Amino acid sequence: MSARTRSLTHTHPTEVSLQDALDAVSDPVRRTILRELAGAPDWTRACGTFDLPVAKATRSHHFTVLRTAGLIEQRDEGPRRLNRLRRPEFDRRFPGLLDLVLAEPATDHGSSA
Amino acid sequence: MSARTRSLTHTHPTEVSLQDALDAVSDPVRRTILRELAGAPDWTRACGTFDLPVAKATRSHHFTVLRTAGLIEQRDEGPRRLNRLRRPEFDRRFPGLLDLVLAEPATDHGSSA
DNA sequence: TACAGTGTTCGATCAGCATCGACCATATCA
DNA sequence: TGATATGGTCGATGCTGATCGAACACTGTA
Repeated sequence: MSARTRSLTHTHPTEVSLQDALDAVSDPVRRTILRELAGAPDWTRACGTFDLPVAKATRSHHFTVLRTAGLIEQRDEGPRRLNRLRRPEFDRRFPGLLDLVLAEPATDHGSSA
Repeated sequence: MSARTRSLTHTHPTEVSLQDALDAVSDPVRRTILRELAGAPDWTRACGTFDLPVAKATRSHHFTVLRTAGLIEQRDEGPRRLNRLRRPEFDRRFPGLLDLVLAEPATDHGSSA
């Protein structure tokens, strides 16, 4: 474990309040992250590989929120930070919530015109 | 139907976006309204009968948000505005979401010093 | 008509959060 | 060591939404 990974503070879904879960999931950018993450195998997506309409600092902020809300797990692999969706744990804590998010049609951050 | 009821703009859950649903449900005061409403028969609770830690104007605002988000239905009965939780319709549109809200332990607006 | 009860509307305030640029830290490689 | 890439941290900003008091509107009743 690297020095950076060591400082990562994770929260298990069982310790997350409904308020925090809803707050985390209420942001459209964060829902986009969750959907992209659900479409790839665990530990295959680094933070920078997501198609998001926000700056780097904002992106970093959103990942912190998701991690604190028990929605994702993060691990450092070299200079990159890999992610994993905590699907089963979160589903046990808040049944149906993640399903609603993942069922939502993806928002288009239009590259055309 | 009274003049006041006539001006009530309702939204059916099928026309509500996930964003609007989550925004509506993210507020603790609104979740308290939903829980109290679930514990009583339809059309038996007027807006003023809810135990909420906010002023009258704020209360009115929250009911409007809930109505617009397809979570409640309202009807005027004399000077009072009665409410009904749109449980089955909303459940069909967002399965599990309302269950999470109603399962949440009630918050205590403490009357005991 | 007058009054009381219920609820809305208006205008203002305040706090929290998303957002950003700039800078810093770490890891990898030449 | 230097260069590059990834990502976090800091401080500031702007916007949205919750909140409130005051005034207004409607209903029912005396």
